[in-house]
Amino acid sequence: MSTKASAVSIGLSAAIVAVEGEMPSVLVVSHEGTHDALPFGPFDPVHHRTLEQGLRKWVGEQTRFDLGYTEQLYTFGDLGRHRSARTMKQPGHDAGTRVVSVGYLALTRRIGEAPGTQWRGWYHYFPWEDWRDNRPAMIDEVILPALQKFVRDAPNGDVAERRRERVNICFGEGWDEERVLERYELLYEAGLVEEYHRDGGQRQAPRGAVRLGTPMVFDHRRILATAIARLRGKLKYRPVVFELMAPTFTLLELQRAVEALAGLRLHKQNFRRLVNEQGLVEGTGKFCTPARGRPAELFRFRREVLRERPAPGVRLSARRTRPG
Amino acid sequence: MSTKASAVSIGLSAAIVAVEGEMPSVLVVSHEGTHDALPFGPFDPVHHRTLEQGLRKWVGEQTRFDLGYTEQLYTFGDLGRHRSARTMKQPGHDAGTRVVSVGYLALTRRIGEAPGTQWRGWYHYFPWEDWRDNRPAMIDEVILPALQKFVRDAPNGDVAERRRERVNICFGEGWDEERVLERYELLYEAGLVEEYHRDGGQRQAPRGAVRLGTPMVFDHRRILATAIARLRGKLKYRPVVFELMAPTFTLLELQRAVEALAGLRLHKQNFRRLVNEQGLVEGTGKFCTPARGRPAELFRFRREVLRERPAPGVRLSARRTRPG
DNA sequence: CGGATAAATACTCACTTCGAGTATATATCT
DNA sequence: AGATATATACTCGAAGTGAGTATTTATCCG
Repeated sequence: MSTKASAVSIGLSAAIVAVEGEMPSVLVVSHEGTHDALPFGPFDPVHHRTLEQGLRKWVGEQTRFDLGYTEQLYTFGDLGRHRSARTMKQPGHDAGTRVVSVGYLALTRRIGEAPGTQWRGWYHYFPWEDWRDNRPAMIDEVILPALQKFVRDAPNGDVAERRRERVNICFGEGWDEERVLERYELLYEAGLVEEYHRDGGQRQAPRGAVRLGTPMVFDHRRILATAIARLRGKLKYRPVVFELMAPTFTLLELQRAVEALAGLRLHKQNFRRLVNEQGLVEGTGKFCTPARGRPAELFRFRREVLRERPAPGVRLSARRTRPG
Repeated sequence: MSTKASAVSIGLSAAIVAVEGEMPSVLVVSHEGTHDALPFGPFDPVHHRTLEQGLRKWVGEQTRFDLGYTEQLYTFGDLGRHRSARTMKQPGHDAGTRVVSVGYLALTRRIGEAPGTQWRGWYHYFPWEDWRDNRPAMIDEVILPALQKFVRDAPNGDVAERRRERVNICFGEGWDEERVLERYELLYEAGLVEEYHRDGGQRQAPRGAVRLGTPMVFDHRRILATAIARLRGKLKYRPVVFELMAPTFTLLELQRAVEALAGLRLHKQNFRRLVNEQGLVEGTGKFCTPARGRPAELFRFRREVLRERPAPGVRLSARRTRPG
């Protein structure tokens, strides 16, 4: 029982999400000569009373952002998944110290960039997650063939069977938009994202290797995958979209935001019915002046619903057919 | 940016849950002269590759348990919520080190006790959470009056209003069985659980103070509250109950297990319909021999549903009226 | 000005799910 | 044999959901 607690340090990272138009974006810190990173920093047990407070402080310093809604996602401590392509100086983290990282999701509607940070559409990192136009072609053209090879390369039939099942759940019949993390982890294990090779100690992925999406530093893409998964789930049972909307908005704007986050197209009429009947919004009597069609009424979020009990979200009734 | 990462250590705790008959239980370690604790230990960055692996190792040593289903719950790092009534020796944690604890939920059907551990019904710690017989009398007799005082004692009207709202959401009209953590936190802040006074540095709660439920060491009751909340939520959309059931069971046994966990009574006929139509179980053709009425068929979990895609759970259609 | 076009908004309809209950079957106990 | 207890089957109405059609109100373009 004499386990001397060796050097551990706690990293706090935040996936700060906003929606601009139809693009869900995440705030990234671009360090010179290395990949994108989420805003992060070490937890300082002397100055921070809680983990979340530590996070807010760090983020405030790095991005001049005041976080609004935040939510803890997950704590990762895997050995070997916290390396960088080049040695990246992480303030307060000595080399050799084991880093355990606590990921957070934050939602904001403020769209400003501090120096050194930038908003980037999250589908850069997960291009296979955007099904708004269509099932992304890369799934059939690149991902499934590569995963089938992954299944074939299994050391034995048992492993192959389990791999086949995972492939089927992640990319097979019936798309579950919430399984973002599961899909990323599968692609990671199959060696289809750059982080896999980097964590394995190679400077560069093998020639001709599939490298899906834009990589990130450390395990930040994993954290982002967790964030997207959580947000897509939460949309349905809590009114969180409104954290991302301007004070007033048209119902189509609201729908576009939900679609952007969920990566799906929704049935317009049913979406309106839902949002109305659940009392999530109320009309302002004002109207927008669109370029083309009939002006849409501007709505606002009914804050009271937060007080009413179960506090529903927007159920996503996806559209299976073409617009009608 | 020269934040020297000071001493942090990571504690891993597990709420290991089983159901015996109609009692949901949690495995606790009883230390002499102090309160119950969840099995826990420090994360050792040298020997543990992942957090979960560290947990399994610790739990194995302390309880001789092989964890099956496990799930990470939350990471708490609040200053001052990691004290004990008496100074409790925590292996590997030097006094003065800041402890960040990562809580886990584990489900098991094995009912054996290692020396120094014991199964204890979780409603000992949360007596207000068991609504199976009735709305617990203590809510109206003790909790609400005390919380109303908490509202009255607010420093100003704004705080009072927010407190009133929380009280209403937690204990007001319409019981949401998932808000276990929210309720515990409210009771904590209102000073109605012993941990509040202990964390405040008092050896003993003031004379005549309300002390609801059985206290636990450190923040373990908070972790347990998180575990119950998560499990109650997950029941509804993932087939997790079956992790707690024997290989075969009657539908009533299954229902009793769900009721025990959810703290609610369910409508029997609808429960059967649901579980059947969702294909969660299949009959074995064998029957049990009850003391009283007609023998019930023994069912088994259809493991295939884990492979079928969305993998549903048991929706809880509560019974609002008396049995019929 | 007047039809094409685009979007907002309203309404319909069949189908499923869900809560609540009645009805019937098969045991044991006395 | 009847009381009692439990299992299991079936019914019915209310609400929710998916998919569409219909109508209204704007602009654009000739």
